[in-house]
Amino acid sequence: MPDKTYSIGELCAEFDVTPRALRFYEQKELLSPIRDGQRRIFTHADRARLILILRGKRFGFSLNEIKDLLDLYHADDGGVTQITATIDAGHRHLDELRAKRAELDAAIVDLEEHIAQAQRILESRIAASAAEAAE
Amino acid sequence: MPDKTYSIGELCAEFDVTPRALRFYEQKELLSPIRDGQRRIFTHADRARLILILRGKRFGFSLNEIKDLLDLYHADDGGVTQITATIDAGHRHLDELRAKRAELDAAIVDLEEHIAQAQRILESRIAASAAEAAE
DNA sequence: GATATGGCTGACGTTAACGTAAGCGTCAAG
DNA sequence: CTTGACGCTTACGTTAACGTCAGCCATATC
Repeated sequence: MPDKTYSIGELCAEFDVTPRALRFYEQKELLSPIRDGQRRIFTHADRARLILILRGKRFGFSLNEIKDLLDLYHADDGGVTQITATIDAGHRHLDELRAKRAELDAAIVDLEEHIAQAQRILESRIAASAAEAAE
Repeated sequence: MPDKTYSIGELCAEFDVTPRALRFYEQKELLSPIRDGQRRIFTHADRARLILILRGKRFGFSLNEIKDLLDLYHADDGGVTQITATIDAGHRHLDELRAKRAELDAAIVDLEEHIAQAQRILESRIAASAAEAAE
């Protein structure tokens, strides 16, 4: 079933978000589910966009920034200049992500070193306690 | 000069933040500069903490979360149980950072693929235009 | 001694990203 | 047929993270 659709409740359960959040994303034009009367029907494409939205949020992007990024993910139609611009924007965002990864790596190394040092301090403390107990 | 200090203005200029932000961080106990009368004097330690704060922000952590992390970076005193707890918390945060890196890698691959596909589409468009012009 | 520079303390304003509550429709189950 | 479960809209409330403004030192400079 390649054309499965989702109710708002299904998506909420799957990704642990509230209906309010999804409606909010729609209002901000990050999602555009079709309608069955009043009810929202989310397609596969909507689901994919939601995944990107949540991923973006986890990396500290604002919804406005994410909106721009989303356009970058579906603007494969349009003319040559349009596509070229999309590719350029894609490269810029890619650079940003790579820079973020570099900084993340640095943060991880930092923390590892700090833990290692705390470990050493801990061991010397334990040794001191043992010596004291041996008196 | 290992004991250089900084005025609020200096730190603001260096890290492109406003005085208001630094005072806000102090109020939330993320920074604790000493005083010269009314004026704040930031030490090297404060500067280091600020770097961690800004780094945390770039990765989408809230100031409250960052506050906990900061404690993790200076709690090398205290008793054995205290240090052990700090090390545990450090490992938990480390896991979190590593998971974030994995997701970031995935996001980068995703985007690379998308750009590559857009590139292919672009080339086929260009080929089509060339064929049209050759009629 | 006026003024410019840099910093200070309240205190109210603002923006983003939802939360929450009120009131209503609808369809299936009891 | 009414009672849930699910969804809808409208609209006001809330929290985080500052922005902005008013009014007030202190010091250095003209």
